[in-house]
Formats: sequence, structure tokens, C-alpha cells
Amino acid sequence: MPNTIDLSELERGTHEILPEAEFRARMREAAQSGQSLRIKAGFDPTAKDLHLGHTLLLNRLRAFQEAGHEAIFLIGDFTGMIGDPTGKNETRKPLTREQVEENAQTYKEQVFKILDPQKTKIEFNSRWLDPLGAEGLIRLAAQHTVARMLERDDFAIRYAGGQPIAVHEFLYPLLQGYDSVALKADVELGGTDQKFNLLVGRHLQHAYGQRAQCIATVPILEGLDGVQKMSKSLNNYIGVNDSPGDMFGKLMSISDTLMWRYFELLSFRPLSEIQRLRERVEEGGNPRDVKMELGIELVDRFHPAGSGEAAKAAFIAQFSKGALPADITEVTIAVPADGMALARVLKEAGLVSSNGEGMRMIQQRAVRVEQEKVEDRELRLLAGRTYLLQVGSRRFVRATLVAGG
RNA sequence: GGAGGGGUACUCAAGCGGCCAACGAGGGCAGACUGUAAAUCUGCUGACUUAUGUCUACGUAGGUUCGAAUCCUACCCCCUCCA
Repeated sequence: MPNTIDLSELERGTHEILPEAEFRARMREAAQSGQSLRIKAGFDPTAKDLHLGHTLLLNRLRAFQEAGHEAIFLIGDFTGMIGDPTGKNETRKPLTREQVEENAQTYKEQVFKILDPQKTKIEFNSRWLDPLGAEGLIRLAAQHTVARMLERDDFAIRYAGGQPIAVHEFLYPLLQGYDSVALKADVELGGTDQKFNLLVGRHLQHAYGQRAQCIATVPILEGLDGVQKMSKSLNNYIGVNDSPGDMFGKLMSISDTLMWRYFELLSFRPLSEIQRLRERVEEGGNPRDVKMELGIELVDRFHPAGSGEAAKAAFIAQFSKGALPADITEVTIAVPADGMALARVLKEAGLVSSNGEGMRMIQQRAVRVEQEKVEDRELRLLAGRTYLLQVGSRRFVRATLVAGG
């Protein structure tokens, strides 16, 4: 049952709420009547690992949940089993039912780091899209016009630019919108790139005689590079399952400008406090220290209490004081009697992807053995002892060489 | 259905018979500088126990040639215009 009408918490971190007046009215109405609302957020079942970009949306969902509303975590398994709408994205190949279920399982584990499992309803859209059938699909398609479809930005641009648009691409927004009809959603949350699709849901609910949902969009979070959106395929992400050390380290490597963006979107601190931090830096404080605050907050959110401080301490020890990281991967490599060329050892240890790269790294003075920089490309390591190998400043392995092989 | 243009490495994009493992840009990695920052500068960026050597790669399959990413044939895919 809704317990508050603190709209600022619900609206914080959103990019846009449409229509805003209606949204507010409905929230107040719900609070007065004690009737909780159905808040929907859809997720693609392809991504197995959630990253901080996904959490923006989850944080919003959680805010509604805490306000006493019903959070519906919708997994788009039906669409996932068909594949990428544009058909151009290799990473979104059609999935089998088993894969979808497997992904859903890992999703749940990660999602409940943020959402309250007791108050979250998980749905799969194949539940109503499977039985829809061709007839239902055509009836659904009849509710929308081509002209309105072409209002969507990327369609409009592609159409105008002579890029192909396959007919089925028009069906995706319809199916997603139909999810809202099937769920009788009151509010749908999504990324700003989803705005059009969310509005289609609103339109369809109206067409099906339901009270149309309000929509709230959240910004797309930039990745570590500060430019492109955070995504695993661009390798600029921070995963919610990243180890405390990785998470903290990645956060420390972002630019000072991006740091403020992360504060604004990811931190739960009051905006006034963030403003104070900003002033501290403007008055000459080291941005690094503020960045550490961010690192601690986020590491603590996804790991046991105290992990943040521990990650910070480890970070300082390793990078500011040059100590070795606490956990170094250990490998055992079998080498011939006359030893093995260093480059090859690096490859076997997984520090570089090829022998050639190993050679290059040595040439570039990026390789250390037992903390000593190696310049000799011919160096061979012999069996019978363990070496501490390092490539660059972050890649470490402790390799034990044994005779054989 | 007709006419034309095009498919090159992670991406974009040159090359149009040998000097091409393939210009350039972006990305990535490394070094310097630092706050593991960012920005900047420099180098590297197909594989092979690094070799003035071999192998694999310019949509796919064949062919011409001493030699092909480059020429020819067929096929596949994409785009534009016309119907």
C-alpha cells in the first residue's frame, strides 16, 4: 500500500516524466485511496551481467517499491527469442528458451541486490505474446499507423537517409506496448531511448480501453570513457558483480568531469551534499579524494558492509604506495628442460593473447618479472620456481614453472 | 522486373596486377607525465618459441597470371534510381 506522496524521491534521477501533471495527480490519488500502482520496467533477456547503467532504472523502480507500489520486473523473453529487431547486431542473436531462463536466473540474483524480492513481481512477456497468435498480432498492428511509427527518431532518420527498415521492426514497439496492456501498467520506466516505445504502450492501452500509463525515462549512463553509453560490448562498464577492487579501480579511472555525472545519477546522497563536494573541489580539494567517496559508496552498495573502505585501502596500497595487489592469480605452466621464452610464458599465463603481443610488451618495457623490468626479449625462464609476472601496471600473475611439456 | 553503385582488418576508410599483413582515422594496449586520473606526447596494434622466414587474411567459389585485395566468371549480400 502506498505510504508516501514524496514525489521528489520518485522523480529524482529521471530525465522526463510524461505527462507530468497526470503522473503527480495519480500518485496523490493512489496515496489517498491506498491503492498501489503497477510500475513496469522491461528488460532484455540477452544481457546476463548487469552493470551500473542498468541500475539507474532499478534504482527508480526501487523508489516506487519503497513508496509502496508494485514493481513489475518484465523480462522480454518473447522478443529475445526472436533476436535483434534490426537484425544487424551480432550480439543479439536469437536465444533459446533455455538460454533465456538461464539469463533470467542470473538476472534475479543481481537485480535483488537493489530490489526487494518480496515486493517484486517477475513476469515474462511470452506468457501473453505466445497465445496472441497471428490474428492477435494483426489486430494489434491495426491500432497504429505507419506515419506514427515514422515519428520515432531512428526510424525517421533511417527512412530519410534511405536506410532499410524491415517491417517487423514496427512490430517490436507494438509488442512492447502490448506488454503494458497485458500488465495493466500504471507507470512504465525506461531509458530515454525507449521514450517512443513507452508512449506506444500508452497509446495502445488507450486503444484497448484502459487507463493509459504514465511514463518516466531515465538517462543513459555514459561508460568509463565518458562518451559512449555504458555497455559490455564496448568494454566500458562497471558490472554489479565486479569485485570490490575492480569496481573501485574502475571508478577511480573515470575523468573528473564524468565523476560528477556519476554522483548525480548513481549516488544516493542528497543533492545538497553533492553540491558541497563540488564546492570542496572548486576550493582546491583533490578531486581524487571525492572520487574515492563515490567508490566507497558504490562498492558498499553491491558488496558486504565495509568492502568500500577495504577496496580503498587496497587501492592506495597498490597504486599510491606501489604494493602488490592482494589477490594474484596463480597458474602452473609446464616448460621444457631448456626453459621457455618469456613472451611465451606470458601467453601461457594469460597475461597476453599471443606470443607476438608478449614480444611487443617486452619491447615496450611493459613487462616485469619479480618486479624487475625486463628488456631482454630472449630471456628464458626455467622450471623449478615461481615467478611474479606483471604486464603493464594492472596485470599480475604468479606463475609456477614445472618441468615437462 | 530494369539500370547503376558497393562488400577491405575491432570500426570507419584508402588501395584497383608486384614495393600490401594492406595508407589514414577512430578504438584498444603500452611507455612518459600524473591522482592507476583526464588531457597531451611517443610507440605498438593478424598468428607462429621474433624469423631479414612461414602461414592465414581484402563477401563466397572458381579462373587468368611467374605473381591478384587489385583482372575474368559464377554465386551470396547491401544500397540507389526507375517500374
